[in-house]
Amino acid sequence: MTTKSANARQTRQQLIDVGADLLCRRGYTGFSYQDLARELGISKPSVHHHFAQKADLGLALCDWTEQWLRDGFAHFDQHGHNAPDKLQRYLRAAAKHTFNEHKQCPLSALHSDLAQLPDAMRARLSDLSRLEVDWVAAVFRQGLADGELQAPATASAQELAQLFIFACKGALYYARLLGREHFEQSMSLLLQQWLPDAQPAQSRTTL
Amino acid sequence: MTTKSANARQTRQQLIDVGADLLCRRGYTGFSYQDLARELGISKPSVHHHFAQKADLGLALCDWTEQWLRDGFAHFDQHGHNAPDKLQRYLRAAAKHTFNEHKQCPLSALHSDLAQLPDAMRARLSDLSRLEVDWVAAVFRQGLADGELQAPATASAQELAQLFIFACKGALYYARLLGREHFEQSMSLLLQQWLPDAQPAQSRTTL
DNA sequence: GTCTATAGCTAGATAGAC
DNA sequence: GTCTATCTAGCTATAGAC
Repeated sequence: MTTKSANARQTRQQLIDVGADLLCRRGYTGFSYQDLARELGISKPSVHHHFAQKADLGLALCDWTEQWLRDGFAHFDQHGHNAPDKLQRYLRAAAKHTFNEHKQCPLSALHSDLAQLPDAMRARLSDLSRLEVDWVAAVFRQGLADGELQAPATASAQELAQLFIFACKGALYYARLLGREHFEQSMSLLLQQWLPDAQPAQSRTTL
Repeated sequence: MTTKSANARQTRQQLIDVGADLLCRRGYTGFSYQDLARELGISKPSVHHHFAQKADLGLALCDWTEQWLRDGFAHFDQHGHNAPDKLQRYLRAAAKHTFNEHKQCPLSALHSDLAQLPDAMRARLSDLSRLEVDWVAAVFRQGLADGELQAPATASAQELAQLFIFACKGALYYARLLGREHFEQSMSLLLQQWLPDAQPAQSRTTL
């Protein structure tokens, strides 16, 4: 790092930032070094200077994704009043990303291209998926302990977290075509059952 | 149709069959006319003779997918004893497809490549997604009416069906990396709550 | 660190012979 | 209906000058 000039670091960082945006919009196989070069106003070989192989950029994008996840989780932890509020903030952020900005989350984008990813990236994506599950599981653990969430005694926080994430990601995939309301209906229905003191006659929770 | 020879129909059908297999294994952008030609032992232009543009083959694969869905649903309807059994058969088929045959369902494969699909295919995929939701919704409607399934009165059969499908598809995406047991745990947990006469001390339903 | 030039490959697609 | 040959365009990647 200390051997690299400020310019190099800046260009490298710009490549990662633009690459992350393209990853979320078009997927890993959906953008090329040509796209990056055009976006930054440099040539293709200059991109190769910073990331010799596309897989090198891919791994850097995995690092970027890890930081993106950690930043998001820290934000939800800081601003969320309790476990249900944290989950709702997670869902609102996902909806904004998908329907307002027309992007996939980087994890879903990478999962979509799974068959074409080099092994190193697959291993990294596996770790990132676990990282996401772990944060949601911690929220469930806290919520169950505090009585803000309720669930069958046979269900672990990790199992609840996985169901929550899988439903969210699947709903985002389908709702891109079926419409935002299908995402919101499904996730409200799922969350509803985990909220204590459910009033049957009441209208459902809004995200 | 009557103007085409038996050979032409056969080759065309073989292209669709091989194309469907490749679609499920590598996605729509993940296979080429070269792959199809190699698989059938013919040349690339011969493939173009049957499907001038790749989008033409893509639409034929959407037709194939519709039939694949209808056949599957008919099978589950015929052999399933009741609503929960039909849903479990659906899940078992999905698990077999994913973990034994290492394929995605054609719908998930198409959703993965959504950004690169021509408009006509997107419209078709939208219809196919609704077709899938409609069948699962019908199963829920039947199950709720027969008392084989239970759910909050505020939840419609369609909403339940969508949550079921979205969770299933998301779980399949993640479980390819995290392991089959994560799919089975999540879907058992989801189904469990919709089964009446839940015995809290009992071990969970197996798929 | 960036460039021009180019390699080698693959993609989707077409012309025209048989 | 299938072929050989070819086109244009895109891709990842490299050589080597400045």
